[in-house]
Amino acid sequence: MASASYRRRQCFAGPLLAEPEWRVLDRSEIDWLNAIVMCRAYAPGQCIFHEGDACQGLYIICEGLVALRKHDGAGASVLIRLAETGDILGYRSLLAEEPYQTTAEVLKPSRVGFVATTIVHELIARKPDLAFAFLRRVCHDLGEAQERFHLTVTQSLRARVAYFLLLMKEDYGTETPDGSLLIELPISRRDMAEMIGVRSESLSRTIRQMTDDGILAFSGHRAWIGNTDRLLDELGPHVERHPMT
Amino acid sequence: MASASYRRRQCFAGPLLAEPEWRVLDRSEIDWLNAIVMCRAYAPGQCIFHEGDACQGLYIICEGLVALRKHDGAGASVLIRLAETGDILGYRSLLAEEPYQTTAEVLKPSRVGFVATTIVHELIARKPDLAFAFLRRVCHDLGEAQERFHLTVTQSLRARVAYFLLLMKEDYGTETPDGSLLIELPISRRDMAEMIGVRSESLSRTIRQMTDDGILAFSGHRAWIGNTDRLLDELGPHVERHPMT
DNA sequence: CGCCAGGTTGATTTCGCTCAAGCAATGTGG
DNA sequence: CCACATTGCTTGAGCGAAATCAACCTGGCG
Repeated sequence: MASASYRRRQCFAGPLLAEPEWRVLDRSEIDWLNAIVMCRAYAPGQCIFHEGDACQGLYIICEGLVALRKHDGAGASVLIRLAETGDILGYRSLLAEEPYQTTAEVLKPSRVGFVATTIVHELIARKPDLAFAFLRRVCHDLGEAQERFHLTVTQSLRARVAYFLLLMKEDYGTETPDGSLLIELPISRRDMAEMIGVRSESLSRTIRQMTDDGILAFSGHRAWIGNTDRLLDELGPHVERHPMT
Repeated sequence: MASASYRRRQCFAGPLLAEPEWRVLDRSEIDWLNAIVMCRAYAPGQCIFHEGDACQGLYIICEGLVALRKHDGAGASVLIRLAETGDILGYRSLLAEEPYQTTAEVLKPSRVGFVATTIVHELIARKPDLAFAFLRRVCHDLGEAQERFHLTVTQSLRARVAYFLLLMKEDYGTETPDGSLLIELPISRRDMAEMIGVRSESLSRTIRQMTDDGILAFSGHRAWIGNTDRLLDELGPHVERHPMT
C-alpha cells in the first residue's frame, strides 16, 4: 500500500475540507488532489523545510503541530507562528515566489501532505475563487503581523503575555466546571517566549509575578485564568480587545 | 472642469501604469478606470482614512507621500509603512474584508485616486491575473512584516537603525560624486523613530553615536554614508544582507 | 541511582525609556 | 523689524525593565 512514512490516500478528508481554501473545490477536484498528494509522517524535531530553501509547493497539516521559526546567526530565534491540523504551510513563499523565510519544525508527531507548485497554479487557474481564498488569508495574516509588531513595540512584557494568553485561549482554551478558564498550551516555555519575543527567563519571572497577583496559575503547560477581565486589564489602554474577531 | 480638489482625469497615467497590478490591464480597462476614478488633492496632515473605519475601496497615490500609522490609546503610535507615488493603500483591508487597521496620514502634498470595492472586484473577476498580482504583493509584504518583527525582537537599536538606512537607500539613496552614499530621507526624526520602533530621543542618541564612530553624517533629513560596509557590519550576524532583493 | 533537559530563581548589568532642559529654525503679531 | 511663541531635534541625568550570566531545582528516563 505505502511505505511506513508515505501514503497516498486520504490527505484531504474530514475537517480539513472545512478550511476556506478547500471549500471552494468540488468533489472531483478533491478526489484528484487525494490521488496526487503525497502524505508523510514527521516526528517531533524534524523539519519540513528550512529558511532559505527554494519553495517547491505547499504543505498541509493533516494532523499534528508545527512551528515556523526564523533564526539569526547567533543562537536566537523567533517563533513566527504555530500551525496545527488543517493549517497550510509555505503559501507565503509560494505565492510571493520567494524562498522560505522560516524553518518549519515539527513539534508533535504529524502527518503532512505536499502539493507541488504546479498543482497549486493549476487549481487556481481552474478555480479563481481559490485565489480569493488565499488573498483573504494572506491579508488577514498581514494584519496580524502588523498588529503584533505594534504590540511588541508599544506594550510591556506583561501586557504582551496577557495578549498572548488571550490569543491562545481561542485555540486551546476550555471552560472548567467551576467557571474558570483552562488553557492547555501545546508548546514549551522557550517557544512561548520566542512567540512573545522575549527571553525565557523574563517570561518565567513575568508569569510568577502575575501568579503572585492572583491573575493566573500555571502548572506545566496548563494555565488557569480565574477572571478573564483581569487579563484584559493588563492590556494597555485601547488595545484591540478581541484580537480574533 | 472640476473643483479645486476633485478631478476625474488622468489618474492612471505615466509611471503609475508600470505598477505590477495595473500592468495586467489593457488599454480599454485603463481608460474605463480613468473615466470612473475620483482623484483628489490632500494637504500634509490630512487623513485619507482612519484606523477602525470600514473599508470602501482602495486608494492610489498618483503623486505624494503618505504614512500608514497604528495608534494606541496613549499618545504612542507606530509607523507601519510609507507609501509614495504609485503605491496602493487599503488593499489589505479590502481583500481581508476587515476595517482599516491603520490611519493613512498625508505627509507631503498628494494627489490620490479612489477605487471603490465593487470596481476592484469587477476588475479581478475580469482579470484573474490581477488577483495574482495582489497575491504576490501581499505575500511579499507579509514576508517583510515578519522580517521586521524578527529584527525588532532580536537586534539592538543600533543594528535596526543601520537596517533602516539600508532599506531607505533603495528608494531614496543616490551616489554622490565623491563615491559616498547620500540618502534624502523624506520623513522627520519622529517618524523615523516610529518606523524603527523606538523613542525619538533614543534615535537621536544612536545617530550621534554612529556619527562619532565615523559611520555616517546627518544634516537635517540628509544622511551621508561614507562606507556602506561599515553599516552592514552593524547588522547582527547572519541577518539577511539584502532585504530588498 | 545519576544524568540531563527544561524550567525557575538570583545577582548584576545594560540598554533604552522617562522626564526635563536647551537650542535652532520657523512662524506670528505688534 | 523685532519680541515672542511654537515646533522639531538634540542633549543630559536618572531610572527601570529586561537581558545576561550563573546557579539550582525538578521530573523523566536510561
